[in-house]
Amino acid sequence: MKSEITISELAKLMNVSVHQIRYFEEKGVLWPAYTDNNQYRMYDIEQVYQLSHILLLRKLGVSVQSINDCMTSYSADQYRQLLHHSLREVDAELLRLKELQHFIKKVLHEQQNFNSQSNHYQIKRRDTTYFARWIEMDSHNKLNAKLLAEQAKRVPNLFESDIHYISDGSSTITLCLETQGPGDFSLPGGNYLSMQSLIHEDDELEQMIEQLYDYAATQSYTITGPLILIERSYLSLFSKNGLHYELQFLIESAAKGEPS
DNA sequence: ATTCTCACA
DNA sequence: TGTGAGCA
Repeated sequence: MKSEITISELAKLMNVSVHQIRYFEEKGVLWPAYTDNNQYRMYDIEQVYQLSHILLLRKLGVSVQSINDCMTSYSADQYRQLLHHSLREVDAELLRLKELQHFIKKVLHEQQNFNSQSNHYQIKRRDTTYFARWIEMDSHNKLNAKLLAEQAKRVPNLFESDIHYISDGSSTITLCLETQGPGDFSLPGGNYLSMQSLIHEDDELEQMIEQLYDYAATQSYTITGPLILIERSYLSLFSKNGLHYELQFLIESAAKGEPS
């Protein structure tokens, strides 16, 4: 009985395709022990070891061409370096996935939050938050693609963030993105009157703002900060023809009878 | 069942 | 860097 195996047996043994084994041969990294009279490639235990090494190096991101060099000339130390490099890549990928996981959780949470609280007025407690200035815009201008394209370098994955439109009453609106540490400026912590809703037409937004001011008046809230409009465009996944906005401003409650 | 080649992502 | 189809 022969000790060698055919290409399909080797393929099954190593969980790869027959094609792939021949491809490795074409690239000069794995040769059969010998070729049988019928032109069939025959492989022995030595090729099994070799193939497992090749597959490991492929997993580490080494190209088939480089595998040639590796297996013929690499020192133990060079392999250590290679492994270290590969480890860093895996760490980076892991970080990428963690961030994606975090984003998915955030979207789920925000969507839940929106369903339960849309079109209700609320008081929200906010800690001090920091922002980076992104675009300065005139209040009657609309955000357009050109404007975005000119600024695109400054922010990756644009519509996965909460975009804050901050209006201090003057004619310019500042578009901002929240930052973790101190950025261009900050909003003070405190109680914010808040309302969120789904907007289909531009004028609905104006109405929404008016409604919130009216409500604040009836409740005798004193507005002490700028108007903050938060756009969560990723939530439009759930309701195709609208944009999700939250409106906020800092209030002092006159009803609580604070001195002066 | 295996080989080769070619087109295709 | 492979895969799938068609052929001998």
